[in-house]
Amino acid sequence: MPIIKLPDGTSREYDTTVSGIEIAASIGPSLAKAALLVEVNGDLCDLSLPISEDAEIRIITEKDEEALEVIRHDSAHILAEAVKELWPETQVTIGPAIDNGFYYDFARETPFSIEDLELIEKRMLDIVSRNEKIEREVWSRNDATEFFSQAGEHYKAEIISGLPEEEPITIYRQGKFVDLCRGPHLPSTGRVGAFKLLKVAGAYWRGDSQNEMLQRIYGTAWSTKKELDLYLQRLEEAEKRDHRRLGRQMDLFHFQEESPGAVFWHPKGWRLFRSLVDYMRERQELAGYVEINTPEIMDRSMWEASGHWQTFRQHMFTTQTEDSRIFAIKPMNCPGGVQVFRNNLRSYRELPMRIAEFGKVHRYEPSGSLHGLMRVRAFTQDDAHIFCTESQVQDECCSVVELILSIYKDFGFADVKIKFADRPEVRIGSDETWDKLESALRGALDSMGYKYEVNPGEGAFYGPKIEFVLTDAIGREWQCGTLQVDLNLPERLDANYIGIDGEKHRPVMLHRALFGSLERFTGILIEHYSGNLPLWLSPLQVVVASITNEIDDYARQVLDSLRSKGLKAELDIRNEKIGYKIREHSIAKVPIIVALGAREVENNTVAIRRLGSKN
RNA sequence: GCCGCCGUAGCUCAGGGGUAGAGCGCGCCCUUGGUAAGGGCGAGGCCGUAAGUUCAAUUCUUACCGGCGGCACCA
Repeated sequence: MPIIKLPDGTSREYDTTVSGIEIAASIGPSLAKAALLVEVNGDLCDLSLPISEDAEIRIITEKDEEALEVIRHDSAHILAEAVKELWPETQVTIGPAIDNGFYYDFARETPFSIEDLELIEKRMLDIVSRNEKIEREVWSRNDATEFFSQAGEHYKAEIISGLPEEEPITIYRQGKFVDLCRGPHLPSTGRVGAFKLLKVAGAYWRGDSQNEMLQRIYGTAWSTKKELDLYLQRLEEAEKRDHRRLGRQMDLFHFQEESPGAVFWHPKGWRLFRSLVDYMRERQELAGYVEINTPEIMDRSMWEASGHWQTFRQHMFTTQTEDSRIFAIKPMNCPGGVQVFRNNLRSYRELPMRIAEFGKVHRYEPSGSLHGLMRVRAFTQDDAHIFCTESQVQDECCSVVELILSIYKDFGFADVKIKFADRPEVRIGSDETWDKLESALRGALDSMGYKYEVNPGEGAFYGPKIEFVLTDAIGREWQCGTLQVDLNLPERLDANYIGIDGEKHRPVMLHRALFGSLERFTGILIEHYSGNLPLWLSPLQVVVASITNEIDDYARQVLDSLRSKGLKAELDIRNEKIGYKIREHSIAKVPIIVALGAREVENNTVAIRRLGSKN
């Protein structure tokens, strides 16, 4: 006799075991019609699941957020069913819901083509209109293994063997399609909303590059067609703010195949880049940093001493001279920084010593990972190494965190996630030292009252780290800043200072970068602002555009006066109509256009037009 | 690095076994026009690179290079 409590606080008693759909029906026919799932004591379940004991339930309809994930998951199942109908020899593997949609990974010899996608999508619509019942069954482990092995679904069989003993093996059946799945699912295939298949891609089985590659099909799914269309529209918008496209339109930079992953900065792009450096230089000086510069190329022995040769070799560019000496082009700035520190005998009085370097590093990144400015092989870090005593670690970390957050705010990033990564399994240093460093790092965050996520075991082998992830205007996350505590390098490269006791001591070394890579940060800024950079960052702030050539001299005067005020201004006295000039400079995202005609000359004024305005 | 797709003018792209086309941009001329494209004429291409098939390859095949979308990597 279950007593069912509903969200509005009322309870209903049922004579026998009752299912979600029956409860919904007993409340009202329209609810029964709209019901997709039921939440029982906080767990999302199938509507058909029998409830035999007292429970708090909630009927989930298309309006509830929870429904969307299930709609996406069901879309994945329908995708798999369609593929199995079209190509029965294809093996199914896994197919989860993801942000905005779903995917399903298939094992088959020939990859899917774009044309296949259309075919599959048609078949999926077919399955939806068949409105097949989706039924849950619990099987024994043996039966399930047997069934999937017999069916040639070896991946499914492998998944079952990996499930914990106590976990029930649930099977979902829709039409002739039978899939191993935890669920829950909608009552039938007709209940999914609007979906669209988007792309095919390769993906490794279980996400491991050692494993075979599967064929993944991505799709997006929504409760309604309207939401789907909105999403597709959003994708188009996102494409418009792609920094690679805007980089061309704004004439900021280009790439070419002789140097994959390396930027050719154009004058305006380089001006933007320099603005970032100038800004950072100013902030760092105020924060008590000194700036150095160290060689791009150093002898192999340096990298052997630092440990990079052993652990980072595959990412390093090297060069060999006529006399057969091997040099490496630096992939990191830290060994150079340590050399500057240890070039003098240091006193504890000099600590903390904050040494910054805008160092250009080269890393041989995998070809498939290159992506515009976001992932390059040659980039400039706003790097710094802080040498300090163990007791200074926490204060120094606090200052770095404060500096980072304050700087991000200046660039319009208020939403910053902080992640804390502690000791990994493979590490150096004693547990006592790790305790000290971790508590110093966490203490810094705690003392400042910042919330942070913990990534257990994700720290560097030489010390714990903090990562700063910022969210851009369209909600994407970017890891930029990082703060790492290091005991390894000072040891390996023999950095030390003389303590108050007159003895040599090992300093702690903090590695930190705020923008991370200046190239990447530039890319993020371009996309965040959709190219409409704030005035202070804009590499070209004002264009002085003449309406007729008769006033060219006046335009020159205005230009000179703007430039003398420190504004980045250019002149456009080409023989073109003003509308044409406005259009061209608007596409190039120039924030201010000053239009000059006879009227302005007469009154000794200017007509100002802000980017995007009507007039 | 792995899977798939792509590589034709500065850009965006069409074409297709008989050595190439559009729009924009660029140059010259006309036009001096008041807030997102005024008009005319013209110049621009070893069809990514190399091999193979063929009487003939930009077109078909293969390899390589590069790009794009994912995966893996990075952080």
